[in-house]
Amino acid sequence: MFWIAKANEYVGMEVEVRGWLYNKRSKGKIIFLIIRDGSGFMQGVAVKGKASDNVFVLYDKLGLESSLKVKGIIQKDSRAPGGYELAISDVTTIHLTSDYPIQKKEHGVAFLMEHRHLWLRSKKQRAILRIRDEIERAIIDYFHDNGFIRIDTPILTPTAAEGTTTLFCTDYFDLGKAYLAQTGQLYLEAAIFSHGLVYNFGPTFRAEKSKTRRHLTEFWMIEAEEAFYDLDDNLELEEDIVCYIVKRVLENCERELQELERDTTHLMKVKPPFERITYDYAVELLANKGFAIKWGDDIGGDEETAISNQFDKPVFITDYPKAIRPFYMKEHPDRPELVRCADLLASEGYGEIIGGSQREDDYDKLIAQIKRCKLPIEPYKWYLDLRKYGSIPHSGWGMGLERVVTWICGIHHIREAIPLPRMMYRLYP
RNA sequence: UCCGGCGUAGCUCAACAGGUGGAGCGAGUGGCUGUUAACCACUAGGUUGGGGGUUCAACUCCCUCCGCCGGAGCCA
Repeated sequence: MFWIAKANEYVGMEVEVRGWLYNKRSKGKIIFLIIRDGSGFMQGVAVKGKASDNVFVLYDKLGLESSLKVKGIIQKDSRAPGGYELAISDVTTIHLTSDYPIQKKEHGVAFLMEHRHLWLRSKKQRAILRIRDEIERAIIDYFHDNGFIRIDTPILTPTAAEGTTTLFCTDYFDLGKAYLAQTGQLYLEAAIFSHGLVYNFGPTFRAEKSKTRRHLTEFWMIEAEEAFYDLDDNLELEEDIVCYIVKRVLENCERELQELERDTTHLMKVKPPFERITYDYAVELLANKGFAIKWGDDIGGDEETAISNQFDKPVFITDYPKAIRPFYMKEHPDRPELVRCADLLASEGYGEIIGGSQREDDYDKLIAQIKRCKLPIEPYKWYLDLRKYGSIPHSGWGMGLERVVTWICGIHHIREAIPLPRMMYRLYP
């Protein structure tokens, strides 16, 4: 079967291109049809007298996105986008279309989101989702090349794993309520006692009423959990995988990055080591820049942007106050008011892409933490067992796939980083 | 959820100290042998988001509902 992506192997040969009409132009006795077949785009040229007259009769009826079979000979031609074009001999229709809603011009966000199922066909969206695919493959390759085992954690869960964010709720037979998972972390922690190094990769749900360019209610998260890793080991791993992902995209998605007009200067600098600054220092830095932040406050979106703009690579912020972090993070050995955690901020002001920490491995301290966060002990009994039977130091982190895609693609809003986004005000299409 | 903004032709927008609406693109018709969101000419297309109010008169002002956009908090 012929695919446009392999056109270079068919120069001089007659082929049948099957695809959709992306655009068309006519000069009267010469017409141009731009066909896309999923693998790529190709310009077909029909000249009066050479191509079948049928093509010229059909031309007027061909609405954009009509599906077609186009016969012709592949030719090298510098005037054609892509370098190859099709000298058309004949065209047959599979399905005629009229009034395709999306035009080759600017549209508003609301209109495009309403037509997301069709918008996916456009060049830019296609490039983004191809880069997303490369990122997903890079992640899976990285873990398997480095001794990690994939552990698929449940999506229906009995309680809030972190107890902090709002969850989507559903009825669960006679057992009461079930919640859509906001993280698989606690389950991954159980798995390290069996496999040492583990990861998961799946959809995550947060019923937060967030309305920003960085939030989705359904997003894909990669989480890793590592036995015997302290925070420094954890950061080295995060740094390494982020660099690997960026390298893979730069190597394999040159065309897509070009389509997005992505300036890759910053991406090419994404190599270890990343700068590590403490929360203490970050607060000081922000205060000096005029932000109204004091020690103990969380670092907001604008503040993250300000910090990441200080560095030309992603940057870690470590050791946050215990009071503003979840219960499972390990207390700092020298300063009990802090926990051994770190967020990774992407460069170019894209904000947090990874959150991680060393985990509290002391049974009594963990219980104290659960109580401090005013969470019930009962649902965490199984989790506490992990500190009773061969407890070890360990660490882990979670990376938001769409945030990484948004950053690497250099796009403005996270909604374009996932095929069909789910947001506070959007459940359709 | 809170704060701010916007709903006018299929799409993107214009018109407004209140005097019954225009353009580009798209669509239709005709023309053109190398176009790159082609171009040129002509044609059609609107109870100005819904409801209520003020007024001689409302796209324009007020109230309300709906939809969407941007931002905040929360987080990946």
